[in-house]
Amino acid sequence: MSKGVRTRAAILGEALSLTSTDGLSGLTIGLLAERTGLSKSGLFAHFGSKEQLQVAVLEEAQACFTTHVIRPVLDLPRGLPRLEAFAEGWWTWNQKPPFPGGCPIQAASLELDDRPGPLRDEIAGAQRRLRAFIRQGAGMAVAAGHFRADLDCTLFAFQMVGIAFAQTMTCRLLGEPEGLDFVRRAWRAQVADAQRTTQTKTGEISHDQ
Amino acid sequence: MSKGVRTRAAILGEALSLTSTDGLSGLTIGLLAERTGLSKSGLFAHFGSKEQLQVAVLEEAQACFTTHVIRPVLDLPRGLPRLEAFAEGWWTWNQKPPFPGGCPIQAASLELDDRPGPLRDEIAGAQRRLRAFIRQGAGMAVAAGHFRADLDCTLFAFQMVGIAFAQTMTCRLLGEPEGLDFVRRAWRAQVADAQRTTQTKTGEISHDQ
DNA sequence: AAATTAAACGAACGATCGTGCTATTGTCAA
DNA sequence: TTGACAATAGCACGATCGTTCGTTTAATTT
Repeated sequence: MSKGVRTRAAILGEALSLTSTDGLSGLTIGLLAERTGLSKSGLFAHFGSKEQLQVAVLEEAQACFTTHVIRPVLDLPRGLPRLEAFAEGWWTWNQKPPFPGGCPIQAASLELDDRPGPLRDEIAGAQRRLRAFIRQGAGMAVAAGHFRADLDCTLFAFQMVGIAFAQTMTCRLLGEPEGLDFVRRAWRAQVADAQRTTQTKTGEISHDQ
Repeated sequence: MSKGVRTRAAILGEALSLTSTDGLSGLTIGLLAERTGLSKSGLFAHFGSKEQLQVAVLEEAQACFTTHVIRPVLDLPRGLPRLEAFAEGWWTWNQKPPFPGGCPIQAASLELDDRPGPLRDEIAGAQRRLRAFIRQGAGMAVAAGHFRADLDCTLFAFQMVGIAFAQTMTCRLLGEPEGLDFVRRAWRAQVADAQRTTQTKTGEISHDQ
């Protein structure tokens, strides 16, 4: 590995930490240069513009999430086991991410949702891929008979994303220690609902959706 | 109403718009002065510091939420009717708030969750009050017999907050037109779960939690 | 209408922002 | 070991940041 690639990786690691606490807009070249021990211009040359640096940070965050949360569960059997393991991994990631602050992508999702451009596209792509992963995971659980056949997997992903956001607010902003407990119970309720066969008041089983 | 109060209100209105699109860190005194037609120093004198301006913006946002979403439902009968109306009002608020961007408090909740100080305290207080309102609303629904007696109202509020965040991500960041549909279905599922009496596999009714 | 207080302005401050340049240093292959 | 090239530093730029101060204009009270 050449020198340039190595320092670039070191910069991105520090940038990820900074972004996690101060957000993408708090990520400043001068501060980042100071923390990495580089000169402003020396650091700048690695990325060409601030926006490209920010995009690189978002890509790095995604890669980090993949290795920490996604990859480990791919070895597990499809369906509910994999989905449960992913859920637990995700809650752990939100609870105690590998950087000092919260998940940068989650924060950036609300920070940049009204400012079109490459940054928002990058974040939107990340969130779309994540939701697709959940949706497919739920689909496998349906195929395996773990979930009811008429489950709306897109809605399932929507609800799971909601739990993750609520977790960050409860645990990180409010600092409530029992937050993780709520997360697990909300998740259990969602899984139970996905398993329960749809019933009408008269008791017969229905499969419309 | 004296002149100072009037212009201060005008400033806060414009500041709210600016914050909704660019976030609390994007709210800058120079830009705000330009948009309101005031001089930087003239505007600055109204608040004394940038942080106090930011706090004022957050207070204004809360007041706006109260008049638009909270107050209207207080006339409705307690329990499920009021809760349903609040839900619909909240989804509408998130979908099309009275400013160009998204809800500033929601965005700030993830923007400042790692930076202690008066700003974070203000946001945390707002979120705590909101959750207490939901919790009490659910409690009234339990008291009225609309929800099952063993419902955990704190968990109920947690889940509802999650739906709101997922809405913002889906509708605002991803721009999916069917987002509001998911919101309503997720909410319906949550209400149904709160109404459903807890059952064991053997069919008898249980009330443990 | 005059006196008094409140509100807004204009100019400047040091600091930091992102971004160009031109050197100088360091790294690797021939 | 030297030559080529990548990597970093140094310096400066215009712009903007939050903030202070003295002055001037406007509003309110007497």
